[in-house]
Amino acid sequence: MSVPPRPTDAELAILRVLWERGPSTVRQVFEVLSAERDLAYTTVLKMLQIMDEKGLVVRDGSERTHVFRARRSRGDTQRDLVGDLLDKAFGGSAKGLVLQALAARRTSPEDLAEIRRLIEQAEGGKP
Amino acid sequence: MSVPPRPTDAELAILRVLWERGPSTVRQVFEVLSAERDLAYTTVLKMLQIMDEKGLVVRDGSERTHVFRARRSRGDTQRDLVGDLLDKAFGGSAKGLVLQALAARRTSPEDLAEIRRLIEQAEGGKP
DNA sequence: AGATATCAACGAAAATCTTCGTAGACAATC
DNA sequence: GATTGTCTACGAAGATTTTCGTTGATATCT
Repeated sequence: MSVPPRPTDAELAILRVLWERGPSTVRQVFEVLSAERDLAYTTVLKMLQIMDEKGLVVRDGSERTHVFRARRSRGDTQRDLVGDLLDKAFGGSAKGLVLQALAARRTSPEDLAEIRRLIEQAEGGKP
Repeated sequence: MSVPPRPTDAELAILRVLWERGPSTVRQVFEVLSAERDLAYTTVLKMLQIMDEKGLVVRDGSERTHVFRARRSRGDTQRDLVGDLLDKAFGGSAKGLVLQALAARRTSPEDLAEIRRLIEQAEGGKP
């Protein structure tokens, strides 16, 4: 289980909470998610059990109330997800994906400038 | 059914064939996909029937051998998928997604330059 | 015409994903 | 110590996705 599987949509919602809050209990995750949509405490619990088996989260069971944390960083997971989408829908072309990303959301001039700087840096990086 | 649902992974594989080949029969799609992985003819057929019900493809049944085509363009679908990923894993930040896209695949200098040109064009567009 | 091949339709199995109710362990409170 | 509350574990239902075998219709070949 060196590399865990790609998280599903519901799993991603839980990982989002763990990334933002840091290591959390079932109840803490439940509090955040139940504020957004309607779901039961045991749903989050079961989800975290499954994610533990899959290796998506790490469980600290030293206390009675277990604490879970994301096994992979948000950045690493994002990279996997993008790579997956790149293969499945863009024929591996990062150019196409960037184009559609800019088309999907109106990006602020500040962000555009920052993205441009990133690209320039990648270009001049180490050829 | 103005806007069809987001295609699943298997559906996306079929759409990829339809986008590349243009309108195709079940057998033509099957030929392409069975070269990549092991699957049965009727799997593709059933898939296309479901995708027809979902509105992902359009069926021409005027001949005995039906012809299917993608209902939405590759670009439109790509935009939806990217928008979806943007919301679910990037908090809507196109900047983060672009960064990870470049990290996920080594992008050629030519493509980098082209992406930079696209950004510059978006920046200088209409301020 | 009869045998063979190709096709769409259908049902259903297998796999995966998502959800929650119930039960038992343990802690806190009265 | 009995009641009440919180926790994990478990099982299972419901939904969705993915797969394929079987059937009957239609075309093609000999």
